[in-house]
Amino acid sequence: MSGAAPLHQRIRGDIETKIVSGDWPPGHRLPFEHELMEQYGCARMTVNKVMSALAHAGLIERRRRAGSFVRQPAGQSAVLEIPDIKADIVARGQAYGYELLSYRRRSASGLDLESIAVPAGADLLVLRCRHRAGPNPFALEERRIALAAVPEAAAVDFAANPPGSWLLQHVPWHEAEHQIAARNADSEVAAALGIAPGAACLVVDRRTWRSGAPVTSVRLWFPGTLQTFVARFTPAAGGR
Amino acid sequence: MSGAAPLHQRIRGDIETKIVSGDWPPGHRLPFEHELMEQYGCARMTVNKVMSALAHAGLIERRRRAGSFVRQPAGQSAVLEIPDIKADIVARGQAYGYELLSYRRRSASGLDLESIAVPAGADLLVLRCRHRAGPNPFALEERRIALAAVPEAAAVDFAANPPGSWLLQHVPWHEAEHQIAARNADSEVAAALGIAPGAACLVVDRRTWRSGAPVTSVRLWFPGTLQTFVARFTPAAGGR
DNA sequence: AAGTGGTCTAGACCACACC
DNA sequence: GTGTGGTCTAGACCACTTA
Repeated sequence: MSGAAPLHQRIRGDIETKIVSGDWPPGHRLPFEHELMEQYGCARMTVNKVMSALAHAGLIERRRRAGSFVRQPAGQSAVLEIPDIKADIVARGQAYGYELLSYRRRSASGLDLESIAVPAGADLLVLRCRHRAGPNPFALEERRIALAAVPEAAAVDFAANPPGSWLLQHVPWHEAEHQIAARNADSEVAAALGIAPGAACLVVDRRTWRSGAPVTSVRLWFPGTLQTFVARFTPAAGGR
Repeated sequence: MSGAAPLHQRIRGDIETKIVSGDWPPGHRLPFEHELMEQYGCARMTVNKVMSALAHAGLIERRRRAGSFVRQPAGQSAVLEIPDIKADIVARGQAYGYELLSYRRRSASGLDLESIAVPAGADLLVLRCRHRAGPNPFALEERRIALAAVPEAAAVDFAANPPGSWLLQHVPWHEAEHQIAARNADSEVAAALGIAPGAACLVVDRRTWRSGAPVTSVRLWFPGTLQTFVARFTPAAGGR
């Protein structure tokens, strides 16, 4: 079954096995490119591709003149999937429900700055909405949209369309920053989510930019018992 | 400043800009490799390297015979750094403190199965420890170690060494699964962390394998107000 | 059948780090 | 200097997919 695989894949597999098994412990110097070249009887670009990929994945570190070394697996990092709420609920086999709780258009005040970095006075859409899984509240969404970045949003009927889905389709690619924390539900959040005041909630804050300009920010409150984030990962040492 | 950059980096930057700016919206067909080759006056391997990297990053999708296309940015994903607790505290400029609260060696019972997938009766080390930042409790750690996978652990003095650090150094590379949730502190956790019972805590569960065999599992309780996880990310569409 | 991307070669020059 | 990795070339053959 490994006979049909591309050569670079086979080489990569061999090396990864050596590293993961501990056969080549952290700090161990890997063979030089020209050695692997001979060993596998291939061109240098082929081994270089493999080694570059391993370095990019954070498994090894490459130093000119010195060679390539197995990295210390310092610090855990995990790739979290933060699913689209609707898709997530549907994937659980439940009916997705959505309600717009409040809708305001107003100028940004100083209080908005910590959630969305727009200039004071900028035109904002401020929404609160609730997502339901079947009959049960699933998440409370506090959303701000910078109309300077997405003027079309002013005309959208967010009573019918969840802002997250709409934005995803109309602001194609962007940068984002996520922050995950735990907070006790205050009475307002508790009422909206149908949970006891003080219940632990998972709070996801997401801020989104497009070419440096803030587009939207959102705080999502999930009842702590309902939502968890799972991440399966390959160990990446601090890597870049 | 861009004149000195490697050519493939310049090409990649150009294409990413077009995509992120929305100039090439999702679904847009990118130029073929031979077109980019002409456009930049370079060899095909150079453009191929760029396009492969973009595909690997999830920004585009490549189909033989059809071409390369900008992907739909479906679903948020974020790379969370889950720092080593000691390194994290030190990085905040505080003194790191550590205490072993309890230590037991016993056989695995059915109750252990949900946290660490070892056979019933397997030899386990079960620890509880507390991490401090300066004088203040920072995290409570509930740790299980499968001695079948790491027999040396039985002889280690975990009153002096945090098990996380020791394991990191002695079980170099591994797979792990993380789960992040919010829970209310019960009275026991609250006492250990010096917080009010019921306070929201961020709970990180991590299970670790080495070549398929369970090595360790850990549950970390952080006071919700103290610890948050931040992730800055480049948009990755559901992809690989 | 044709055209795309996937892979690979056998060279080359260069930057950089260490000696 | 010397040897490593970083980058690039100008070809080539193949697999797959779609028309």
